[in-house]
Amino acid sequence: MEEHKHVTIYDIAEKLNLATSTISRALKDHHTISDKTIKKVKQTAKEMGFVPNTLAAGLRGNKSRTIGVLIPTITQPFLSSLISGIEIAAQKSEYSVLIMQSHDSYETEVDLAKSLYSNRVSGVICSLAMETKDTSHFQQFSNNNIPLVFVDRVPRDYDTFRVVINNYLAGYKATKHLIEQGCRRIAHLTAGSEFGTLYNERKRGYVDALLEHELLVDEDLIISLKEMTYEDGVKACNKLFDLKSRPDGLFAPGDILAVSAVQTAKKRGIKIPEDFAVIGFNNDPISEIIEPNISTITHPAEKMGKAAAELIIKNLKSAKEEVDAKEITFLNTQVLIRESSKRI
Amino acid sequence: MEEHKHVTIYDIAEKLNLATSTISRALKDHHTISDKTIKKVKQTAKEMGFVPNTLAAGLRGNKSRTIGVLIPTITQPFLSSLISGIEIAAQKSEYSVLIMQSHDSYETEVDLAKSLYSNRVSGVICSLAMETKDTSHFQQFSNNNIPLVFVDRVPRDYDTFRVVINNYLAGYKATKHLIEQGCRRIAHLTAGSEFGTLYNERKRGYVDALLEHELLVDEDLIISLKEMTYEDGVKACNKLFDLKSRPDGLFAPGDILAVSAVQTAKKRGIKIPEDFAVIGFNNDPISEIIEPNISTITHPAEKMGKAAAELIIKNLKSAKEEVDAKEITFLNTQVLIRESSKRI
DNA sequence: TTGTATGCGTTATCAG
DNA sequence: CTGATAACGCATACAA
Repeated sequence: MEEHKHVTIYDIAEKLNLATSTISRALKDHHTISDKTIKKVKQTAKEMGFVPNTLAAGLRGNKSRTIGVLIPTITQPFLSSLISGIEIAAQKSEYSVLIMQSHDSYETEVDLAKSLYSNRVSGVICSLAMETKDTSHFQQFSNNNIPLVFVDRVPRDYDTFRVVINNYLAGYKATKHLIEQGCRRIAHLTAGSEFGTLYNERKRGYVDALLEHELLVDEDLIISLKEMTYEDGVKACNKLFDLKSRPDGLFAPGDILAVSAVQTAKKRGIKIPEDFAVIGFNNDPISEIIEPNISTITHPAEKMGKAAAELIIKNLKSAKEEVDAKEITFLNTQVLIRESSKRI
Repeated sequence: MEEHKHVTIYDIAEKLNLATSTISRALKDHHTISDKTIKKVKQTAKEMGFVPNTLAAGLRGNKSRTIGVLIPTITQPFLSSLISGIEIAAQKSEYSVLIMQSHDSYETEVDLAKSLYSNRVSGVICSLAMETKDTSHFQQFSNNNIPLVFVDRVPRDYDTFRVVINNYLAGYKATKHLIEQGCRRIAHLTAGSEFGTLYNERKRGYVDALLEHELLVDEDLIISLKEMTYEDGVKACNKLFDLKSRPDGLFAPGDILAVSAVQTAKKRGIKIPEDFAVIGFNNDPISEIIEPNISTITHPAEKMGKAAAELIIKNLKSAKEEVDAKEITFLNTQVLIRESSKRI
């Protein structure tokens, strides 16, 4: 129990017989302050154990040097990598990161958006909840010039920043890869509302790859899931394997689903990749551990996080009347070929 | 581009011809305000789109309703679950969560601690960086009555809250389980500085279980790792398997290490669990996917997060002159027996 | 180069 | 039950 009162610039000013404004400026290397004073101020600040109060600074300047992150959940490998990227970029520029989980609930997302606004975050990075079909709760940011970046699960129409991969192309590439390996009846799992674009785009790529190779698009082979969970994946795969005319390949838009497919197939004695080739999505750690290890689409999660954070920080710096056309950042995906789909 | 200025209680006061203090109180259902006024105020607040400014409130009251979380990294399953638990508990009590990653660097941890303090967080939850051997950078919290909870990787001596599992007992139980399965030469991987207690405790449990069953504690079978990574695990296991007198079991204090052991063994044609039984730690998702799936110690990560957050929130409420003896919360672990160690 | 004065939005204290 | 006012710590416009 030492000092119990916070040291303020006022305390420093008193000790040095200077004005608080001088202290404030000196601490930020303002050019109108003499080097000598700057040095002296910083020195005593350290001696007195001064730590700036960001709340006060934030209130004054109406910005908090904080980036708000609103995502479904942080326990998915993809999303925790995303956050990690955000945090690294933020830390570099001395921003803090406020994290909130919507748990895929629309209502929670609305509440949390308000809470972020309440915290006067400098910018917001969001990946939408599955349930979300309306984005009016983000208008409060747009209306107040708070940069807003949607990542991964982005809304169909909203004029703001986006950091995404080309899901269409990724779906196309994944499917094409299976075709090249000799698959002719390729199944696909999909999910989500029609509002988000993510899974729709992957499916569109899948369909186009089939068409381009003059393969039948069989609706029986396309199953729409409620949730992207292991359990739902198992159910769907069992349905697929029960089909009279079984698929010989699967493009799963997530590695957990690919894992469920591989395990379900193994349980039924279906050989992978000979009888059934599988490709997943995301390159989750699990995909390279399971046997056979799973081909996948690499998803640059951490890079996306960094890009999103940098977009906000950059935008905050220039803070001018920005143009209305918002940047869309596409990051690259790649087909990572592993055992589960390597037939040739 | 609608309204560009934030609505404040002052705006509401003006519109309603009331004092700002009345508005402030009405908004928080203060008992000295008439129900009629409360209703009216809340109504117009909503109409005008009022959102409280937590920075101002925080500055005024010198607390921000924010919990600071300082951990090595968020991408480990255990830690992302921990954060998830923290966030859920915080959300319930309308706290926000500020996340920072030390990346196991002492220096970064020191900087970030200052940054949390600068943000005037209401409380701090920390799991120490591997490098950390000194905790004086946490004194700023203790000195200012900011509740501080160490989780999982806790310092040896620091009189503050802790949320931990009984690592000694868990190590003991894991080892005992292997002994009961017939193992006689059980290897162990360990790690970390002597400063933290976590791995030391697990090792202590391991040693005691051996002694209790009159088994030799063979230093050749205990390997200390620099990092708890897959690669280091593989190296260590190869060393173990090269031993003249090979181990017949392994207690790995982390599932990634157990995975590396299983895979290294398989590559060498060593049968699991017959020739080599393995038990891991944490119950990471991967442990139940890999084949053979891996026995492990369940680590209640999310519960620990919740407990830590609740400890802070509870403590903040009572905010009296608290006793100096700080609570230690132990959460339960269990041996989860799967294929990798089931011999009988 | 430094100082003075004021306000950011809220809440607590003290009056009425 | 409600109002006036000060204060939280900092940063800026304006003065000197």
